[in-house]
Amino acid sequence: MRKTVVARVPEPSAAVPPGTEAGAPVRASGIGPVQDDPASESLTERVYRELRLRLVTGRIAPGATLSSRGLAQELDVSPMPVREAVGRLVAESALEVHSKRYICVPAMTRARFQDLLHCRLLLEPEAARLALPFIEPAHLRLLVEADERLSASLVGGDAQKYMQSNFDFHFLIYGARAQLTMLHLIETLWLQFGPWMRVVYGRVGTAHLLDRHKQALQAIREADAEALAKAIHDDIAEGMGLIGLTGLDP
Amino acid sequence: MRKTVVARVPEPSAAVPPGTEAGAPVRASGIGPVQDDPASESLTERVYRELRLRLVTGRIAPGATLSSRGLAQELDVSPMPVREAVGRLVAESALEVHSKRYICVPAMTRARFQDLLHCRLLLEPEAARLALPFIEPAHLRLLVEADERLSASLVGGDAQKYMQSNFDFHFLIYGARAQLTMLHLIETLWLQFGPWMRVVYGRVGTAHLLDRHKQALQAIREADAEALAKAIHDDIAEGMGLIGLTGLDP
DNA sequence: GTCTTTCAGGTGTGATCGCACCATGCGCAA
DNA sequence: TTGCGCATGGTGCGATCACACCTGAAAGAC
Repeated sequence: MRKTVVARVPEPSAAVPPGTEAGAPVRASGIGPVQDDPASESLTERVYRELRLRLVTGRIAPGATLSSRGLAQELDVSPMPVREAVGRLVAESALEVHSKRYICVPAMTRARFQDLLHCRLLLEPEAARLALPFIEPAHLRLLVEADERLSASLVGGDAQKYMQSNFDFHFLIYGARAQLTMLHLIETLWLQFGPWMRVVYGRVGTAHLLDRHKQALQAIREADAEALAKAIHDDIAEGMGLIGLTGLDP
Repeated sequence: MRKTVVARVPEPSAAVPPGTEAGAPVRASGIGPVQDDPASESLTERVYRELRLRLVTGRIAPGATLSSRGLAQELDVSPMPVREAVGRLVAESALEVHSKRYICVPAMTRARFQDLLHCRLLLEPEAARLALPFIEPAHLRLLVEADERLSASLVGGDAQKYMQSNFDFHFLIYGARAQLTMLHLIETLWLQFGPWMRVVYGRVGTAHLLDRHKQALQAIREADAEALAKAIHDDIAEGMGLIGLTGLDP
């Protein structure tokens, strides 16, 4: 998911207003949207962020088919915000609408996968390299915590928590330096391979990824940009390699 | 005002029963790229592409404010497809909605500009390098034509044609190899700096960009990947430098 | 004349309705 | 029992209406 649009609205992350959320399901009775809480983001935005989260954490399986009305009911909004949110994700190649019939995750071809991998290897090590000087002790602490959550999720068998922790780990690094454009590009990539990343979890070799994270942490402590870039590079290459092993479509 | 279903089903005049129709387009089983018949793209798609074109060719000025209803009237569609298209562009950071009041091009800060430039320099030379082996004589011919159109537009004083030709030139190179993901990322970047690129036109130094294009063409003829990457790199750096010279917001 | 107030118009957002399309399945006929 | 045809339900897309909000300028008060 998107990391707090720093330069825009100072509005708090809105990550956890479940209380108000439950109280204000505008799901009105015929009459207007009411929308009395001006601080709240738009419904479209909320749905958009929720779907992004689900994609990045692999909660939307590649084969599954979605529908705007179905999602609307599930998220307790009208189909309208869902339609808009889905449209945005379609523009980002994160979803696809097939012949105006159903919504699903785009197929993964070998060529597309290589393309995706190439882009990641181009952007992410560089993003990490650039961000390194901006990683402060507080940041490092968060990184270690994310890494611990990741280890725990491997032991505990919580796939979704694993995905979330992995996402947190990477974007805590990249996001240390406020380079929104590059961050956004990388997020777009994660949106696309996220659903497929799920198969990595629990696979032989997943443990290796932990080593890469350890190497990254060590590189950060030593302020060694090259070592950090290499650790990220290897983490990506190995992780994506685990996906690539499973037979792709074509 | 507009009269309804224009773009929809022109007519089934050919009287082709659905059964025989299935003969031509092999309805791919299950999921696949498929690329539904381009004949009847949705209105949203049409508006989306039109707005993208306008952004990339600098036809939407940084300062200008847009409105859904205004665009709808201008493009002769209802506000609905415009709203969706704008939403997609907002997701790509190509447009912005200010406090639910008006739509405009996002402000360009120095940091954002540097970020954008950095991403371009990371992706585009590499995209060109990768595409080089796939550039065939027919492609090269198109490239030369685009370059000639670009020169002509400088003489003729047609800013929009200049922008379009420049876009064509770059994406003819990158697109020689079908790497859709990387292409999409680069397009996202162009969408963001496009409106600001306009100020480059006619500026002192614009002629230098022509030299870079000539160098690129020569590199392609000689199949020199490094030289091509360097030409693209320099072209970007100089072109963006021309933008950077003009006082940015902060 | 200047300042305050109000109101009208316009905006993005959300809800609801209608349409063309397609897949599935029930019912009728062979 | 087996096969075909039509009806029904569900889909995405587009249009239209309703609402909260904000801005601009005109109208009023001093």
